[in-house]
Order: sequence, then C-alpha cells, then structure tokens
Amino acid sequence: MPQAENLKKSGLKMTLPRMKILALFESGSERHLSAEEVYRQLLQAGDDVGLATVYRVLTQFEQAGLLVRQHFDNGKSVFELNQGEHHDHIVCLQCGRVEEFYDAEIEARQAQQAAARGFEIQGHVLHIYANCLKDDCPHRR
Amino acid sequence: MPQAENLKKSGLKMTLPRMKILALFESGSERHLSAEEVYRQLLQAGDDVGLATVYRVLTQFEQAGLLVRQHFDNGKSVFELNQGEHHDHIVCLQCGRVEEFYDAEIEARQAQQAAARGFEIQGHVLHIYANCLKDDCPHRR
DNA sequence: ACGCAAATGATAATCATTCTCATTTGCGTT
DNA sequence: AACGCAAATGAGAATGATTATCATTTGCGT
Repeated sequence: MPQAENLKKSGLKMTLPRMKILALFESGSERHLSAEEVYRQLLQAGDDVGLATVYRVLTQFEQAGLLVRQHFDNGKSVFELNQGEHHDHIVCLQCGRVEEFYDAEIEARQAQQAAARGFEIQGHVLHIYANCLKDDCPHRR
Repeated sequence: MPQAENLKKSGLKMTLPRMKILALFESGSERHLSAEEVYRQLLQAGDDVGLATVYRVLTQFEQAGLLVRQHFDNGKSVFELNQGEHHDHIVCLQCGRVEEFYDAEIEARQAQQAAARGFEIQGHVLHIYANCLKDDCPHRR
C-alpha cells in the first residue's frame, strides 16, 4: 500500500478522503486534475467529501511533495502526481496535447539568472505554447 | 500624441479614462502594474474612474496589443507596455516584486526542445518564483 | 450644437479558493 | 475493545480578483 506509506511519511493521518484522492491520481485515468474535477469524480463515485477538504488535501499533498500543482494562463490550476523528476510542459494550442520535457541547461540558467539578481529561487513555471504537427491535430489557422 | 494614435488604430475611442491609464504605463515610474494598482494610482491622482473601467480598459488594451498581461502563480496578474522584445519574469513570493530577464541560451534550448518533439513554437511563459533578499521585503509568512 | 452608439461608474454577481467552527474520525493508549 | 483527544472533516460563510448589469454620461461624426 504505497500511498499509505507516503501519507505516513508526510505526517498525515491515513484518512478516507486522503486515500480516495490519492487513489484517483494513482489509478491515473487522467494525469492532470483540477480541484473541481477531483471533487466531482469523488461525488460520482458516491464518496461524500466536501470541496473544502479537496482543496485542503490537494494543498497538503503538494506541500508533502506527493503532487505538483500547475497554474495555467487561464487562471485554472491542475495537479499531477509527483513522479520525482521535475519537468516542464509544452502545450499544443490546437489540440491541447501536453508533453513534458526537461532541459538541465535551462534549469541551470534559471538558477544563475535568479542568483545574479539576489533572489532565492523557489520554483518556476515554463510552459511552451506551440502547434504540434501530429496527424490528428486540427491544424486550422 | 502617440497613445491617441494607438487607441485610434485599435478602434477605441479616445476617452479620458483610457488616456489616463495608458499615460500611467507610458510615464512608467513602474513598469508592471496590477489592475488594483492602476486603480489606486488614478484615485490618488484625483481622477474619478471606476474599478470596472480599469479592468475593462486593461483587457481591451491587451487585446489591442498595447499591453501584455502576465499571470502569476499567486493568482495575481500584472500588465506592462508591449515594447516588442520578449523577456521572462522573476517574481518575489514575499513582496510581489517583479524583475525581468532574458537568456538567449534558454530561448534557444526551448526552440530545440519544441522542435525535437515536432512542435512549432508559438510562445512561452517562464516565471521564476523566488524570495528576494531586498531590505524592504517582508520575510515573514 | 445634435444625436446616438459607445463608454463609464456603481454595484451586484461570479468563480476559485480559503476560513470558521461544530462535529466526526484515526489511532495511540489503556 | 473501549477511551480520549488532537487532527481532520464538511457545510457554509468569507475572501479576493475579476466580470456582468444597467442607468447615466461622453466622444465624435454629422
């Protein structure tokens, strides 16, 4: 029961809502979920959780390092399982496809830029917006 | 009167609130302003504008390409004059201070990463979140 | 100067998220 | 296996940023 282990390590009790929420991400039909989506999926599954709890738990999981939060330009944010390695996102403007990438040089340069200005870097967001050239992507302009 | 030209080109009437708001950015004591900050500065200057108008006008200016909007992870967004050249942002999580930077290597790497995955890059968002070490920055939470 | 669509300002509404607090629950201890 | 209590929860109120509504005002072409 790996999620239980993770909860314990984070100093969080193994409560029903927490297990359910973590299970949602780990069963992972969808990798990225907003708080509202988590809430709706739990309700549909017949679980009686409060929206406040969903927000609380997601935030705790983020702080515990179990989840990573992504804020998008439209003001919404989604969570995804933290699978260890940091990555950035490239998003297709046409079809919404999301791919992940990691570039050590980019990471290093960011650290340099921050340090050079007297900032202690806490994190960053790098979203590349693009058009993908996949066959099933609707390429109208 | 360059701002008047810009307004006309955008199909927007040359109204008092719009001139005032644009002038704020062009006189540019501060480069990045939130809607709330624009509102407060106008009130302080004795101009009687409504907050709704500020939001409306900022959005219109963004659509007209006069301003660029930056969404930050803390939920706030700021506007800055669109001066053509691209740059990224580093934001202090404590005091909200914003600085700009540009790193050619980061830009080049992004292009590579996108191309390697078959994406035609259209744009990107790179926000570094950090704590600044300035004296007037409230380092309590 | 006239008229009318466009723009404004005051306020209500919305949306995502956080807070409050009375009740419930997990879990270490008997 | 029941007890006790801090931690966690759920319902709803509160918040903060932004958007919508609508009666009044204003820019600007005639």
